[in-house]
Amino acid sequence: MPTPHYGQPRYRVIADDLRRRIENGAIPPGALLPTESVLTAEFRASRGTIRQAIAALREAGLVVTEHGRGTYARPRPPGSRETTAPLLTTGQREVAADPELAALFAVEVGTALVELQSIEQSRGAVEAVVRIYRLRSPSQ
Amino acid sequence: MPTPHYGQPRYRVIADDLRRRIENGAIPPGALLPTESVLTAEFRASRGTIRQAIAALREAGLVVTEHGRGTYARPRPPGSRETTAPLLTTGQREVAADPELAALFAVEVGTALVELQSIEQSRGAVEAVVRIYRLRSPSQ
DNA sequence: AGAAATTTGTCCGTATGTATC
DNA sequence: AGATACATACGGACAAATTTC
Repeated sequence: MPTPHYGQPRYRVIADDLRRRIENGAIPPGALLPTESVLTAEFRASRGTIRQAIAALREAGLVVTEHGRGTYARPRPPGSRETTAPLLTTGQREVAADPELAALFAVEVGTALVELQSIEQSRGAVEAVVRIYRLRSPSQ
Repeated sequence: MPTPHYGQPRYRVIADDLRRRIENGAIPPGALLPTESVLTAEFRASRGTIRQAIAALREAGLVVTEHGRGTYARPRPPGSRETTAPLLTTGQREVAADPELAALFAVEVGTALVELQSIEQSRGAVEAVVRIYRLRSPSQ
């Protein structure tokens, strides 16, 4: 189903959607917008179209994009050290078992465990961080 | 040589090639794939095309990529949780935010967080330990 | 401990071919 | 035919995480 642009052009519909999110706080000031590739998936639009939408927002002064970094919702003056909560789900890593984990898994303290971390978000804020620990693959 | 994609797109040809290497063991499980720059040289394709190929493998669950590290051949299906075993809540307590949690919640290191811990059991053995962290009071 | 090199992540700009309205 | 959108591909640049020296 490509290219039904009866009323408005696609890029304008997308730009309006994003503008709404910024104005109602779904994307708080200073926060990073989803990346172009994420928006591409979400809107099922090509990168060129996404870029056209973001360019419209930029021209309207609603966002600022930094080369190599991303696009921010109406940036704030310098001095606000607000760490942009990493959109990166740190995924999986190895950690050493603390005493409690070691007891639960019945292994020695320091044994390598796999930690999977995920983040529960709501309205751009991190609501909860979930960490799941497992023994390393028994099948290898 | 820009953009002759008559038959298959290049990124898919490259993805298929890499998938074959993984499936026939040329790239064993857990091993690092060649770096993007190496693949760029090998396939004489641009980095974007290489990344597109790797993204296809990632979406297929064949590889996992870590920032600054590299791309691994299926080290462990990360997102797939069978969730057959029920979780037993084993406790709730307050902990101080470590640097990573502090960054995620946008609070200072040491801020009190609530930690809920539960375990997933199967035939008496602990399969996984789940720790959920939340802010003690609503931040707004 | 700190600097440099590696490697992936993201963005920019551009170009070409294809398909649809 | 023209405008819009999509898919693919290239090259260059800065950012950030990791590793190495």
